[in-house]
Amino acid sequence: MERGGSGVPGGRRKQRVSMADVAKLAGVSSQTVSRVSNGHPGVISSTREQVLAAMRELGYRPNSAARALRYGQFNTIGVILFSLSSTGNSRTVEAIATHAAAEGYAITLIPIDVPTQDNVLGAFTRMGELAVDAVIVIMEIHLLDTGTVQLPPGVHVVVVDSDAGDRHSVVDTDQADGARQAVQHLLDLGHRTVWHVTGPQASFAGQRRAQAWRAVLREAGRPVPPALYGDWSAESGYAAGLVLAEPPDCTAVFAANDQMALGLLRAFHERGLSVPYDVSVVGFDDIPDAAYFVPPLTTVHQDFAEVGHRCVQKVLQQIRAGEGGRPGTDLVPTRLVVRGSTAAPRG
Amino acid sequence: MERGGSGVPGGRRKQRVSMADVAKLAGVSSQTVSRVSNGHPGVISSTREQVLAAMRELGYRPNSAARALRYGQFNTIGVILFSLSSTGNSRTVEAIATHAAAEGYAITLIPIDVPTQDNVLGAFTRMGELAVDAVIVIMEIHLLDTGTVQLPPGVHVVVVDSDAGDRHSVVDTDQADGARQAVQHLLDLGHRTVWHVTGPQASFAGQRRAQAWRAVLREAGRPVPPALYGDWSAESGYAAGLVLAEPPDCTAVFAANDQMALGLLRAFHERGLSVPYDVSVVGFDDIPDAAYFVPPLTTVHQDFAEVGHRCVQKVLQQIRAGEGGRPGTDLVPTRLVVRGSTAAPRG
DNA sequence: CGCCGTCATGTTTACGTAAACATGCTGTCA
DNA sequence: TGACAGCATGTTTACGTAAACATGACGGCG
Repeated sequence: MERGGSGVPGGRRKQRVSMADVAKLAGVSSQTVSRVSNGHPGVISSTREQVLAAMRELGYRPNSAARALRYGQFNTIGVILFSLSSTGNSRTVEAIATHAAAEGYAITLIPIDVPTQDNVLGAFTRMGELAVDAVIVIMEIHLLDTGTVQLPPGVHVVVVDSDAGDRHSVVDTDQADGARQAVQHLLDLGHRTVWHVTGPQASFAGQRRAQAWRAVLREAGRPVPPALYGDWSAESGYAAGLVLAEPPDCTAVFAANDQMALGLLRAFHERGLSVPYDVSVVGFDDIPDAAYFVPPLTTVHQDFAEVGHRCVQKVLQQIRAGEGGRPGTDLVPTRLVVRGSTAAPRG
Repeated sequence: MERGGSGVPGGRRKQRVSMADVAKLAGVSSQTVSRVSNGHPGVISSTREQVLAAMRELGYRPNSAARALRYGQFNTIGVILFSLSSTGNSRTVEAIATHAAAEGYAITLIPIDVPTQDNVLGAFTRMGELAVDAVIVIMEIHLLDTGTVQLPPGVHVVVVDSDAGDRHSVVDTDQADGARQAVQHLLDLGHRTVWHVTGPQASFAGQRRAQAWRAVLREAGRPVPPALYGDWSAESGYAAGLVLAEPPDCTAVFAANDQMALGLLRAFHERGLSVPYDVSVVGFDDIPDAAYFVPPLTTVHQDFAEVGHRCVQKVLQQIRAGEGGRPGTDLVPTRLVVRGSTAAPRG
């Protein structure tokens, strides 16, 4: 009854239980409460018990704003991203959150719903005011370069999915190597060449996969068919599939992600083309469902958990060293997972 | 050169730029800086310009810990969840983050990697110390009831995916109605009865879908086949599909989510059963890929964005009213999306 | 012409915590 | 036995911000 602060209309926001309250009840100074609260030595056990009892009775919980103010840090890492919808992003964020929690850090999410210059700029501006010790940016970094948008100076930062390794500390999966493995696998099976359904043109991940695809074909002296442009969605993969199902005969396709590969599978199925006997399909990501597509999808596995883990490691390193991140790119290996959607061409 | 604080080894963490620094440079008091910073009236424009210039020169950014301490709130909402891997959770979190950002609130993620009592307890304990004004819990709430685990008193909270509506403020999709629509659709097509692949037994969402399935069959006077137990994964759906492909003849299956439905599709395909002509399949969730399964999946659409939106609304309402949430359940409608995986039974 | 209201700006204080320093008591050793 | 080390605990202070209150100058009106 006495803690009716919340209901007072028009009144100031009533304080929650503070150290002083606990101290008064326990009959000690607030500094002793602080010592008990932080497990410092030098408090005799009888006193400690009194304090703990008082804490329990009042339901004391430390005020982290005051702590943060005192210590000059928040034990929080900010994560800026466009979307949680993609498998990759949500898995990466999950890994970041888990590893950060293990180190005593919380995660603050700063979503950017529409990737306009203004919104990105706004996010970074807010970022500076936000209660975070460091930032992990999961996005196409080139958006940062095209305008006045830039990371606030003096903020520890790690970037995912970008080629900004010359200016920032970057963690990414080895997209190029994964794409190479995918295309090489198809060539090794005996396909004359390999078609490609790309990701969005603004995406660096998509760009790198397409570059590697082109490079492998060139190195092998194979003809390079025109790329089909997708946007990561199954729908765009389906549309590409309808095109590829027509002559000139395509026997192998490398899709820049698994969802577009799914769209391809449906389009080929509708057109009466058998995968893998008429056309081989390789995806990218290895989403959990890929093994249960019809047929099970050969794809490039990305270890998002590891990406998240390394992001946290790097960012904590920066915080602890008190220095900005060394520019450079940290690549997590990718590997091809061969399933039922690829085979030697007919004939 | 003079701001070399970060590099001093062993030294105290150097302060960043504070209001006092800006005030000194601008030749005003820190209170005037505060007024400019917060856009208060009563600062003559020439003074304001001076202050703004000083802010720019020093790269001043407000310290949110001090702000939070002053105001007694953090403008942050905590989100406790088990996993971001499921479509539903990641979409809900994304919507929460977006709507919260629009209201000036940030989102702090508190993941629980393994749902043991200890970990849940730990999360809630940390919660109390965390810099949040309210909490949204996305998880199977019954884990909270089985032991000593409970939400810290005095914390504003909204729960998702739970039947705790008698004690907490709950937002959820209308699982029961969605399941009813799915089963009724299959009966309307002329199927004699409908089989069901469940979610994990610990899941309330799964339980409610199964209950509704049973209820519709009973009301229609149809035989209720034994449930097949799944765990949301495509793999478990595949295993169930292999069982269902054997006699006694099953002509219609309702899977408790789309991934398990995907597993069913593959199992039936492998066994030479045609979907929908031999067997009809309905899923639940309406993940973006579902429209591109082979065949396109009939499924129950859940509006996760709306769930996230309402969570934020409710939680802000609690914060602003300064009161605990009214217990009660807020249901977001679900709707059946009919695609190609359902048809009338043969014969 | 003088009083007072208005307005821009400065000063004081409190938010909750914890480091640094101060106090006072106990026991030990020269 | 007296000075001092060691230890439990208390007091002071600072972290950065902003509300509340104080100050002082200027102008309008009786």
